[in-house]
Amino acid sequence: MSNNKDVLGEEPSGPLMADVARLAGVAISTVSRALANPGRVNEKTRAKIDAAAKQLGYTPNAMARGLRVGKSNTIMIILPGSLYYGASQVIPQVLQSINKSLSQNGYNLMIANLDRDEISERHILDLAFGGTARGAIILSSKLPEVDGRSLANAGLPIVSMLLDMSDAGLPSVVTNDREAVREATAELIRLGHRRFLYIAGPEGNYHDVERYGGVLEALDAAGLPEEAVVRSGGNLDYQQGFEIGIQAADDFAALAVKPTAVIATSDDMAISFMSRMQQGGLTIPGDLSIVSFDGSPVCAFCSPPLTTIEQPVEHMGQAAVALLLDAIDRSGKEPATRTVVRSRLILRESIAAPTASPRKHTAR
Amino acid sequence: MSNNKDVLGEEPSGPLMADVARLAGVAISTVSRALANPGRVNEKTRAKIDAAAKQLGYTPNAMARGLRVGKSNTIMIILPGSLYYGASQVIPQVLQSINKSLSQNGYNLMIANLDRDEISERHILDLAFGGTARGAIILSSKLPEVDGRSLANAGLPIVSMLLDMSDAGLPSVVTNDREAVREATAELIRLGHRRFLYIAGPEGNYHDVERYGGVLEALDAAGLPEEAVVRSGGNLDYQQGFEIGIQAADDFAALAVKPTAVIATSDDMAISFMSRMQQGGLTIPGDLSIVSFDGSPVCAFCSPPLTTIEQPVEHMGQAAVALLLDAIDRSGKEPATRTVVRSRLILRESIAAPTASPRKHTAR
DNA sequence: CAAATTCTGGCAATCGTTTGCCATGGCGCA
DNA sequence: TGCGCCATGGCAAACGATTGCCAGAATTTG
Repeated sequence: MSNNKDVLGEEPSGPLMADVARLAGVAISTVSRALANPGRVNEKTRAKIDAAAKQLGYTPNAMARGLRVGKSNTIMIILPGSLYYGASQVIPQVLQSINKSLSQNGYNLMIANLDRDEISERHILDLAFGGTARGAIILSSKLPEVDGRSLANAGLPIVSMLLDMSDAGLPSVVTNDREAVREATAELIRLGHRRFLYIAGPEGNYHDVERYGGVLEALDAAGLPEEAVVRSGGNLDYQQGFEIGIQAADDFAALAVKPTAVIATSDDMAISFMSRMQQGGLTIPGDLSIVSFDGSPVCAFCSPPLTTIEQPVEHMGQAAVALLLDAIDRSGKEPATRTVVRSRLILRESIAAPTASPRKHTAR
Repeated sequence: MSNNKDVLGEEPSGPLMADVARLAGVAISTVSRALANPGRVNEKTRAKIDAAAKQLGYTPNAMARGLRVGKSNTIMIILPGSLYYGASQVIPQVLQSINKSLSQNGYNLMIANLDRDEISERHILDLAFGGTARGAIILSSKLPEVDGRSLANAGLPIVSMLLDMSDAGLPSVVTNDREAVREATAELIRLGHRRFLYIAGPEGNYHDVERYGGVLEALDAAGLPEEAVVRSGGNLDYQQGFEIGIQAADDFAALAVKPTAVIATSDDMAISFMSRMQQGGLTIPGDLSIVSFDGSPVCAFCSPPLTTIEQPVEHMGQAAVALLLDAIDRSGKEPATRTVVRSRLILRESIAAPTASPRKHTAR
């Protein structure tokens, strides 16, 4: 009698395990075992139970199970609000990929936006300490922390993605930004470019440090001085990529001696920058070569199609889930690992040899 | 003694309500009432309890509460996999907006991808029937249904978004697609255009029916025959917008008498189509005007900047959440409502009067 | 054929919170 | 000062599943 209270608007709440047991003519505990651990129950009994469950349309109550076993099967992904915008599909792809991997392993994905207010931090901490979340994937450099509670002490496995936080003790999944930018820059140098404009993300941001570092390494390897590259931007978030590109266009216009190649650290920046340059009469790649970052699908359809560094988001999502589930399974404190997923330079028509200064032999 | 079992690797599981009660010197039930329903408890006692809770870093266990009260505070959003791609930020914006509204009301957001396989349908049904989800926002035209369980019978409030499913009994939040397209088309007619190419989404899709309907209405209102518009596409999903645009470019090339204006039903289509047209030597908007759909931020930085119909996603998300919470609160069966959020035509330089056939007086 | 061993199924406690019901204490009013 | 009522706090029973422990059944071996 699961619904002996259907007198008034009481929620019917569906069939219970007890109903299945009664219909199958066995004890509740047998049903539980048959459903969770089929090996420990007679095959014929199990079949009978399965049939009864299907007939009743029985679905186990997740909260009751969770309460009893002391675990949930919900993973939360912590996304800073600043990630949403522009032309790249990184966030949707991350979500899609992570959710797919989690589903296959019987987990659910919960979204937790981390804004700059205490409310959202508290919300996330409640999820963590209240037993709702079993683990977290975080795309922010800041761990929520308020009133003495910190996500770091919640006892949850946490994996960082996009940002390397292995120093802070978090297993991290990142791309080889530095190397990718180094190679892209080297390619520009090989084409004959000697003066560069670098359009930066927020100053001090992990990605920006890595990417700019890659540029400098390439210059160094080619024997070019650090002064060969001019920085623009640094004051705005990646979220405002289009703005950054526009400001960079102004910066470019103000330069006495013009660079012949541009390295933009997001596709948004490249797109708005290129738009302004073309409005100003410049030809891409004739007058100016452009390389950018993110691998947004739309880059293939810009005029000219943009050379960009692809983020292998799908792989990253899978890797992050693998790391997290691993940490959940054997919850012994293992050392923080860093998984590097290789990004790929997609060569398109936005780069070419500079025309003004014809190709020279590489310096020494 | 919440942690009398800390002998081995047993999870500490944090302070319990009993610990708070002991520290505050009151009964457990008092703590519960103080936290949930502050009015029913002496102010001094409440303060003492609050202090004790804060001191211990107490967080109520969500699953225990959920089990007891028979409700969760998780809402799931059902996203067809086909929504992820292209240049538009509709999905991330929807998620951001919905999550924000839900958070403010004490709810959490869970992602549920609905692919074309039984696994994902079953997953969603388990969430619904297993008591994990309290309500659902669905962006798919198909309600998950398998083994006799259907989302429609799960007893959950459901709200449809983007698609009008009020016929199926679901409160729906949609934009005034038809009207918006009608106005955009009327604007093109006003500029002097008389022959149109319409680039379609999947045949029979709600959006496509509405949008094409809008075109026909505008033609009719201007006394133009239905033959004034040529359809392209219809066989691919919106997900493959770029592909559709490319095919449309081929279709355009094959036309004996060329349209002077193009109505694309997504920005992706417009972008790839325009790219091909320009490669073929056409000038936009000189030879061809283009209007598209979605209001992707990147449209502002295309060459030329694209005229597009903005989707007021933020408002839609808020409206969907409002509808859903309303349905949860007074769970009496109210009639399915349809909330229409107005979209806005963003005029940019991709449209102009046709040059080949100079502006004529409107027919009749 | 008897005894030992393995396997299957049932009982009941438990997870942490909420809440109906009752007892008690305080306060006001006459 | 005494009586009655209201507000406050405590007890214990749920919510729906899992699981350790034990009894009984089934199977095999000597």
